[in-house]
Amino acid sequence: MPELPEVETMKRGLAPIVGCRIVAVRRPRCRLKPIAIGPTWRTFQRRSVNRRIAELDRVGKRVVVRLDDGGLVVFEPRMTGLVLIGPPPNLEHLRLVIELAGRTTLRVAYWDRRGLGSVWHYAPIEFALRFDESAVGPDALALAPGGLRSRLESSRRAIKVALLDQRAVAGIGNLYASEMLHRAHLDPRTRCCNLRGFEWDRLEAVVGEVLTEAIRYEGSTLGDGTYRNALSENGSYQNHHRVYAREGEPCTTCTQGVVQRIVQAQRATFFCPRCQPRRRQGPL
DNA sequence: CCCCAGTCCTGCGGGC
DNA sequence: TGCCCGCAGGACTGGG
Repeated sequence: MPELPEVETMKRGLAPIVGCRIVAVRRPRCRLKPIAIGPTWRTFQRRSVNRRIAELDRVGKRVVVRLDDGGLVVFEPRMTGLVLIGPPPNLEHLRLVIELAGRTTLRVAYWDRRGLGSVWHYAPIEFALRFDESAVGPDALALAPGGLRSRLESSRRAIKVALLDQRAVAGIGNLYASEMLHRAHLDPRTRCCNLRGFEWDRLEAVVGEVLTEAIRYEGSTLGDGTYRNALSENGSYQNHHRVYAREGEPCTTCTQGVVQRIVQAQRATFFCPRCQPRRRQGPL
């Protein structure tokens, strides 16, 4: 499930494609339902071919490829998408191939087992409208002090649910939300409006810590083995998870608590009741 | 505006 | 052995 650290790792691994020219784009034959490529396949083709890759970027959980004419190709991997210059896990789920010419011959492959992801070309104005600040909040790696608090403190939602809102802060997904709240010693069910100032400070500090550490380990490759970097190599941050997918295991931090699994907004949340005690509600 | 439930998609694992 | 069903959770939509 690519979140910010996984998408950032993908993007960094794609660095060799900068400066290359796109000579062809093709969709391999696939018996599966085709993924969304837009605005239409023909438009995508027409706008991409013969363009040179100028720069790589990331918007939240999306990889952005800036072309030399200002156009932007956006890869949105959702649950199981991979942007690769290495070999894909199989050919069955290979959805798009971008052939390149440059110093060396390269190709970018978009592979997606479940096919929830998409690849889209935007003209500059389309991109600006689609990803303006009302749609995508500040990047979770570049949060200003107080940035999280100012955007969420009036909300009545549980903090775990709010952290997944990409309009509030971009890049955090289900896995890292649980890990962050564990490190910040906050019960995931606490309403945002009940968090105190020092708790916001603690949370904002661990957001950067967890993401930076996860990037250092090249992201998390879970049991299903889906996530891989651009060269098709596994990440290793899963070996450093403290609560995610560890239901029933003793907490690695306090060794006394047992990791619990609950469901919030139809998504699994993991936490240690001892490290993240439920606080008395109400005004002080 | 705020927030929740439903939707998409495929592969896997549990139950019978 | 084979089938069915639930689950995984990105982003989006519709509705209360």
